[in-house]
Amino acid sequence: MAATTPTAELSLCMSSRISVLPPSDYLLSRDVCSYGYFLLAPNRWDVHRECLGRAFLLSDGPVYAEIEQPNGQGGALRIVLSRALSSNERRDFVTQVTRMLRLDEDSAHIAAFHAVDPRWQKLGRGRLYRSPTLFEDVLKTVTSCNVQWPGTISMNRRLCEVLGEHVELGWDGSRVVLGGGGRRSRRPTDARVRLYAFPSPEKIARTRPATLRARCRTGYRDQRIVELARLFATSPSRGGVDQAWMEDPNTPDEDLHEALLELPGVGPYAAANIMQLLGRYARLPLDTESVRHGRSLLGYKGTSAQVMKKVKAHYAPFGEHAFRSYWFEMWEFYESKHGPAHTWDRDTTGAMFTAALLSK
DNA sequence: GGTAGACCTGGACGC
DNA sequence: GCGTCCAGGTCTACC
Repeated sequence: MAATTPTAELSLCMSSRISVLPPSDYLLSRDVCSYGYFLLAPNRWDVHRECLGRAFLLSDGPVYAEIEQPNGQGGALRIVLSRALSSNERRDFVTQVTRMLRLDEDSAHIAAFHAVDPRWQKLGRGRLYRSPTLFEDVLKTVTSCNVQWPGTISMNRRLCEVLGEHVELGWDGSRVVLGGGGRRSRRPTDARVRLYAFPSPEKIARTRPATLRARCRTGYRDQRIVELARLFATSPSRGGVDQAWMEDPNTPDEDLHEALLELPGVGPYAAANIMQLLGRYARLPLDTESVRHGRSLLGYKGTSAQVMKKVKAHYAPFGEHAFRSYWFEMWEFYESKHGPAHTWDRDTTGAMFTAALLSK
């Protein structure tokens, strides 16, 4: 299990700039572009600058942030914000960034994975990108069920645009213009761009399912998404989701798995995926991609159910690290098809992941 | 406990 | 341009 105490050191350079020192083995382009959620709204990976931009929801409203690792080979992360933060907001922001980038997963934990599966040591693979909040991770997982990847992209974009709060900033034609000590445009224009945050549980809880269906194209998931949001917007003492308990490394895997299966829209696949997003890597979220991988790369034959069983058995020897061994094999396959993940553009390469294309 | 069918959307395909 | 088919995981009813 990963430690939950953030190890990133924080220092403030200016009101709208933050410098974060990640673990020594952290590489932004590799560790952000390690899981498909980096391609989903509100995330914006800039392939040219190798920079992650997105809006975060904080107590005084949304803030847009761009995260870079200036020398590209490790070292401190430089974060430029669209506005100054209060001290409370700053704490919340660093907590969200730490979760999103898994900065609390220290080098020793990555080394333990490499000891079990040395194939990934040379590349340093170990961390998997996730969302700033558990709620966003759960919704991203639910919107990835029973739909192909372009549908997941569309649902997340619409959820942000229809229900997310936004920041309006300058746009110089190719990138966001951040003021207040940030980078300035060389071609000042009046162009503006709206950058949306992922909607809060409270906002979705107040939304009619019909609105989700009609405007966010969530289909039959509408009611389940609203119910999920209500559970996340309600305190544990009143029957809501106990997020602290779910994030606690001391919570037994079995108890957590059972609790996740109780959530609307969460079945065996989604529960296992949320488990890995919570840093529990023993279970595999088995889906049609697992079957494709089992057949095409591992050479298994039989029905889908039979292949899934074989895939599960194949990775069982990796024990509590099974998911990462499985996932990095899949990721390597995707990169063999489309090039390094840090070169995938959200709207072009990143939208191409469909079972039909991958099986070719 | 296992299985079948409904649930929606969007892309692919044929006409 | 239109209609049809198909892929995708969860949920419910049924055996």
